Amino acid sequence: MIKTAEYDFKAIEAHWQAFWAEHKTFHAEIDESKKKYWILDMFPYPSGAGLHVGHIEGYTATDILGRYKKAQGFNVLHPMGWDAFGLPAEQHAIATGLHPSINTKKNIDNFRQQMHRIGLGIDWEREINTTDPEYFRWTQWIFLQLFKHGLAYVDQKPVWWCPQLGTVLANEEVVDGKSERGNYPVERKPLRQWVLKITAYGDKLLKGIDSLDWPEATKRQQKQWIGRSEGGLVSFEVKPDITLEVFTTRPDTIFGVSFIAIAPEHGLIDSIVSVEQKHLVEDYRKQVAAKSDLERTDLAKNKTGVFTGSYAVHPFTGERIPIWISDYVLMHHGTGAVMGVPAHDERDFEFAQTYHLPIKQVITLSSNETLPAVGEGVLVNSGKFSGLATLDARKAILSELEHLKVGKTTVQYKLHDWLFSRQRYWGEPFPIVWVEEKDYQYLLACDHSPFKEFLPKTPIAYTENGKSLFAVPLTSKHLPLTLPEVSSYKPTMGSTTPLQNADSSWLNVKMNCSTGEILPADGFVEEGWIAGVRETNTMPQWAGSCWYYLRYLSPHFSNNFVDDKALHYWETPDMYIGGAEHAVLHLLYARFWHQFLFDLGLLPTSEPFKKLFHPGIILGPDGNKMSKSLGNVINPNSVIDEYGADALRLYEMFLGPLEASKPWSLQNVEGVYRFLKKVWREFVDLEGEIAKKMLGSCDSAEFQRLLHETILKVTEAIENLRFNTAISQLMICLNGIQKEPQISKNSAKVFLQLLAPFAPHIAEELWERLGEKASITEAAWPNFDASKCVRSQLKVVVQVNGKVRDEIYVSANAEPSEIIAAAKKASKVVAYLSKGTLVKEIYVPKKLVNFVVIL
RNA sequence: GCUUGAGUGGUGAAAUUGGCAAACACGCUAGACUUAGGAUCUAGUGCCGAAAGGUUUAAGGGUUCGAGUCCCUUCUCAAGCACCA
Repeated sequence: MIKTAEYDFKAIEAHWQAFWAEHKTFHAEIDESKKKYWILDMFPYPSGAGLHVGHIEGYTATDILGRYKKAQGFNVLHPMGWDAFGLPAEQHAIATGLHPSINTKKNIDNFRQQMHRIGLGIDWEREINTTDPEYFRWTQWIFLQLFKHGLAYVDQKPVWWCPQLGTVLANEEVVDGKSERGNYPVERKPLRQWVLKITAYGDKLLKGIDSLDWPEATKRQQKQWIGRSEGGLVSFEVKPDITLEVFTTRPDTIFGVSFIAIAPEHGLIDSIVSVEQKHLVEDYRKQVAAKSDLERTDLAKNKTGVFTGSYAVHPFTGERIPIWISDYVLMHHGTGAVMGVPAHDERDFEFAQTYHLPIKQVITLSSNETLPAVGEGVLVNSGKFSGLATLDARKAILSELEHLKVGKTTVQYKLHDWLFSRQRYWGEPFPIVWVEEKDYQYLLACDHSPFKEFLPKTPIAYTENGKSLFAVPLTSKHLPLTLPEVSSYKPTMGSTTPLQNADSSWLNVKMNCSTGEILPADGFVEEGWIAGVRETNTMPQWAGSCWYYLRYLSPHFSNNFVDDKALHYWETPDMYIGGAEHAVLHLLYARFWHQFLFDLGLLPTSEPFKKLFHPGIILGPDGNKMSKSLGNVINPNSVIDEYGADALRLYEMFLGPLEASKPWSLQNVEGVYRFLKKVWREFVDLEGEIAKKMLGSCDSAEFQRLLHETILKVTEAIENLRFNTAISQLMICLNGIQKEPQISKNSAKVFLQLLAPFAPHIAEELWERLGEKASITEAAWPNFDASKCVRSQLKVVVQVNGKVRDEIYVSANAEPSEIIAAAKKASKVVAYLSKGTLVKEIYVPKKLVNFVVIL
């Protein structure tokens, strides 16, 4: 207790924050006697800027929910951790030469301290950190499981390379073909990359979405991202030994094909282009290659293309169909070739118009429709398929094509495999060593080698300078594979990853196939040992966040990534709150890993996040997104200093609906601060003692009704995450308290309990001053008693022709006929009734009477 | 361009299944208490009108006894997707 008559929020808040920490108030253990409630926040990246107002919005929301559920008797788990790998720490390291872990630790300490200062009820015993080797050993372990099961492979993929900066950049760091930092040109450079086969889970990821209690927009976004489309592959013969395969979702339009278009990168171009067209084709391909992705995908531009000089044969009509090259066809979708049906596809239509290609209508048009007609209809000019409805025709034509062995029903996904490696220092090292083929063969021949623990059925290999290298996975005993010290965190011009700057004793190793021992290579490899080079890419930041929620369940468990006992009790989060910007990144990746671990039998559920909620973005006071360049970033620390943490929490929750994006406006902090001061004044007298007013033995009936209405409304509002309306109801209740000469101590307690999730510090303080020994967090949530809310007198509104004209007060148990009779006598209504003819009476129980009168 | 949301006072916003629009706050106006007020309290505050009253949820239309809420058209804003064959 703080001995003061003033609302000294600084002293009060510091006191109760220390109390909660000391008593481990929010520490959760498995307790089979209680129902569990696991609340998950998207854990933050601990940036140097510290906690921003958006973090506080989400974390306050989960804190309110957690404190409320605890009062409801749930065993609440509300953990927190740090998604601490990432680029800013690395850039800081490059600039200062200090190891990124130093700055990371500093930032984490700051974040933790700030969370402490806003009074979050977090179980700090379970804090995790993705950069902690004891954490990322399991990230590496899960990667090895993926590797073992054939879901991790290597591929040559183009990445953004900036010669001036000497580094590879992420897509987000490239703006209009220039580096975001320094504005230097960047180029596409193919590099060997690790890729996770997320497409193998395309169907499962898609199907699982329907079972999720997520915002519809987010579900839609994931579905769209996965982009499943059913259709068929159709082979067109070009030459006796060459066929061109196209993918189409509209096989029913096949009689309308008037050209075939293939992507400029298509592999068959060289073998089909005619001698006369060769020059034009080459020029076109060069032109396209020089275009940026932005220019190529600009929808506003006209379609361009060039004829190859070759023709394909229509599988049904035998017609010769010209083959064109055009950059509106994308190599990475389907087969990189499409059948052009101008009459029934907008893009093909545009292309055909530009190059004067025939437009053959093969589907009837609905009235007032013009070409291109992309809707459904009935087939015409389609040989024996004419007369079929398009939906039926799709099946019929595909099965005929299959019968002719020139087609196949198939499913395409927009989803691509996940590029999983980064040319960075500050990430999880891959637990992989590359060896030559003969050494790999040697390992395979070695019985019971520990290195076979994660060895895949099909070897993962790539070829460099004519030499094939094979991936050998480390064993679980070698984990964690920690980051080596490097002389520089910056990649040199010659190499592409900072880890290539590591000492040779880390980079070059020899492995004992039978014992599993790994030592620095010394140039001399004895019998039983094989030599190799470590993988020098690191994993992307998403890796650690793919499974972090599971680690909270048993953060110090060393035998497995999660303790089955804890998993059995806590299962998956009951509520996940975090930003919508992760709709298709983190939320998709994490589902992939979770489903994979589920398929291995390691998890009891197939989906990680049953219920998801996105808080809206808090904008700057000018209505723009907060950003350094606009200078509209709000520092929450100054608000805490001036008004206190309770005021900041209330303010952010009172700002508007949680899911809405809303501008910050400091003026309104005054409103909630006044509310808190008013609470204080009602409870504490001028001498600093508890106000006599709050210690009565009974309440007025009117106040009892208000109090129970408040219990109901606050409870429902919290359940529905509508904290702004909960707070307004608390304000109404306080205004009611203010008008009462005295209220019962019990009611005073109830009010504090309802306030406690929102403004926990002041609630604890006043609770203690009321004479309570235990923390308010131990008190059971107040019960709503509907009988306290019944009124003996009801107000009924009287309308004439839908307009309110009067109101009457009637006994709560009056009959409808009595009420209607009373309504007819209402002074303002009489005039209308006498002027016209009453044709209808409507009575809405306990609410209103409406008379329909013809005047 | 497509998809999905959303548009309510000077401001942030409330409003069960269609049933008193603007709760709760901010701001503003007047008053009280004060040496003082950026403290506190009281009253008022959508718009027009002196009042009676009329009128009001982006605009227009419709359904209904009754529409912020349902349907149609248009406009504006936001988010996502963006040649995915």
